[in-house]
Amino acid sequence: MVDNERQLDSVFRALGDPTRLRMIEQLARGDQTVSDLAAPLDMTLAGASKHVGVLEQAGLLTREKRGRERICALNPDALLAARDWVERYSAFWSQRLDALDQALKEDGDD
Amino acid sequence: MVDNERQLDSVFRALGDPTRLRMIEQLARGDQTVSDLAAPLDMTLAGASKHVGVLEQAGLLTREKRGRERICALNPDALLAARDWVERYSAFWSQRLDALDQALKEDGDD
DNA sequence: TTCATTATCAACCATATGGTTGACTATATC
DNA sequence: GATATAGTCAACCATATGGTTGATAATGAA
Repeated sequence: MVDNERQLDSVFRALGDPTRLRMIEQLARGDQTVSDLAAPLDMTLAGASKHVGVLEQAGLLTREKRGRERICALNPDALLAARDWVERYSAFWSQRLDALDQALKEDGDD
Repeated sequence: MVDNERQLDSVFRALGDPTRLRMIEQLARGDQTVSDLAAPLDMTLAGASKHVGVLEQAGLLTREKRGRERICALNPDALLAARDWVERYSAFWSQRLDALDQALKEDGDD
């Protein structure tokens, strides 16, 4: 839990590429081989494999061997960590509106 | 709404750096000048200013002139867009569990 | 065995990124 | 006016990143 912060930026960096974003979206529809993930992309298989490696490194997916294929599956943990962070800091807005509200009330009492 | 996808990876890329992640966290505690944001960092002001530029470009903050300072404020829109995406794809896990549940039930009826 | 398919790896290339320094603008203060 | 402060900009540098090609390994199919 403590080093959540440390891995967070690698998760965001992994998501910070349109190709990899597409891969995650495709994986949400079910497990895929590396070739499956590469198919819709205008890119060599080796290139796609490197992207899969980045996502795996960031903990966003797992890759396991089955015959001569590698089955990729989303790993929810990393995505959940990202969700928690974004959740917390996107909530700041309503928090600050609440604070403003409070301030106005107290100002009204003045 | 349509080009949400297109800007999403620039938001994630902007968040994919520990320095900028810290800046966002600091901004959640209130508006800050560029110098404020730079202060805790082991970096020149110019360097910090570039990071602020990246965050601004991604739509994560706004920068406006006040005297000789620039006041930085979080812009919730980009963060909310990121939240929506992460929300949707981190929900995949429970969705798939539901699907599995459904499949098992239907298999039982077989 | 032989050939095809799936995937990785290493080497390489062009460009992007994170950082610096130095010059500059604009505002504030003396 | 002179000087200090806040910030940006341009140029530069080292490294990271996204992509390629070619070789290789491992499995599947003939």
